[in-house]
Amino acid sequence: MSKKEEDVMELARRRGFIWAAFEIYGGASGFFDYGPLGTALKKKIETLWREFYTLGEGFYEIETTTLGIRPIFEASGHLECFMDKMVECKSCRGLFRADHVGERCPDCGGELSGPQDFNLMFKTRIGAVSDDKARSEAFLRPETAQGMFVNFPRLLRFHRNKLPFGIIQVGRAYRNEISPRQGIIRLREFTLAEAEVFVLPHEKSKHPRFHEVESVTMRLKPNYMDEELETTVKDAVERKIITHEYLGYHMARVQQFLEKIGIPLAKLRFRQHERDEMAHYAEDCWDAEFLSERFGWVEIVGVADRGDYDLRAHSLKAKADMSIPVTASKSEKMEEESRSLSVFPHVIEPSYGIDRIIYALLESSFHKEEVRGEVRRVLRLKTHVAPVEVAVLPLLNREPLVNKAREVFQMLRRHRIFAEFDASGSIGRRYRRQDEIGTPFCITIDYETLENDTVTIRDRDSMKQVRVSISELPAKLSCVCESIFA
RNA sequence: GCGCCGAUGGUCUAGUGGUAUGACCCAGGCCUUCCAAGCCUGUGACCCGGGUUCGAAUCCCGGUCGGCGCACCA
Repeated sequence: MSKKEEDVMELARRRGFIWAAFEIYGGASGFFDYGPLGTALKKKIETLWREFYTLGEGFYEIETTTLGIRPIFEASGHLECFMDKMVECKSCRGLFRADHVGERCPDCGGELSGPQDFNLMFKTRIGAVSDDKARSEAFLRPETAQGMFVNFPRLLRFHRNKLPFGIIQVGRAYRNEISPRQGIIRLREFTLAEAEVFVLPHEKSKHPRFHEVESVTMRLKPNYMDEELETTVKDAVERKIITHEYLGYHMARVQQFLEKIGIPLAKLRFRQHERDEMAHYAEDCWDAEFLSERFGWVEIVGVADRGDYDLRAHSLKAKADMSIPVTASKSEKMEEESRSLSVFPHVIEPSYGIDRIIYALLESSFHKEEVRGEVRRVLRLKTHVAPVEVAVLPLLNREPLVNKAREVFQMLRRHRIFAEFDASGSIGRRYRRQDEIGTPFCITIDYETLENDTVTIRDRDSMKQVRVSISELPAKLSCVCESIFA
């Protein structure tokens, strides 16, 4: 294991970001809890994400059940896809899909075991049922998306039958991974933040705000090339590397969001799925991948063109037609007798793995450096995601400094700035404590404060200090709670 | 899921068939006019279950968790 990954996960555990779940009972693989600082970090990321899509894109957020009834997943393909029988080779332990192999192991020719179910969805039952009626079967959702698809008729009416529109959802999803590893990279319970953009198929080629992102430069790895290329979204769409403006637009927005919360662009690329790698519902898919020092390239966001797969499937299964009548417009030369056609909207889906993004932020913001012969660990988190926004510190643990510091501390919290107060030990020790959890600013109350009501603000990254008057503090510190969607 | 290896305070560790070492952290106190200084005091651990044994944290078996390899990851 690389030293840095050990260090960053040790820090995350010790300082209350991420803890193994059920630890006192020995834990369970693939489950993690967020501690006080991890929860604060996660909430900030989620809030910024919501703002990015609601204020930024005009999408509404909904909240649907985490448990889904059987027909949903029959229609979505998740049941069929994961009810596949798997067989195992008795000699080399290879695992294969039963429908892909014959009698013998394709690797070593060994004998294969009988078929077993390997369903990645957690199954449960609704109500007090004594039999195995399929009607009562329910599954924890493997993605939040289905809740947005099955509500499509309501959502369409809510939007007064106008397309396109986007819907977002943030919530837990569940996959019963066979063998989760790599800490919070592969979890059995995790948080997804997903946007489903419903758009008529013939409108995908033009996005009304494409010009806003057209000059965004991205690092792309198309599935038909062995090399990566770096180019603008506009160029990529024109050259058909990215198939249409809608996909390109949302890929660019994904990159902008990740950059704004602190993912270094140098460690980010978009990789197009191979044809045989694509999910069963996807027509096309580009993963935003983060280059982890520990795990290599890790998918943190998937941007998929799901086509009309889901709405078509639910329409058939539920016998609820979700196609849209499209009347022939003057601009589109349609044959006279073609009265009105009916089409299913297509879905463009940016799907963010919040836990992986948190890992990426921790790993990439973690720095270990030497200051005066001592090790300084510092999380260079962006100010607007730092769990503790400001620390208020009396220079010495002595009156009247402590009292004055408490006043400043209370004043900042009244201004909605989340501050921590710390008077223990030496001032240097307290600065280091805050560095380690990424607190961007430390306010120090010293003897000069008592004379003229000024304090020093210490910058985490440069360790430099400036003196400002107490009355200016809220304005000077407002960057810790500013929005980023604009 | 399979194979190999591992598991000692919050963290990192020493160690032995007779209940455990040190450091750091943390808490309280003293000191301290800006970057983990110093001094005093204190809290705190042998992953879980079974077996062998007078006695198991140590040996054996099983489990859990973790690392690595294989497989899996819609």
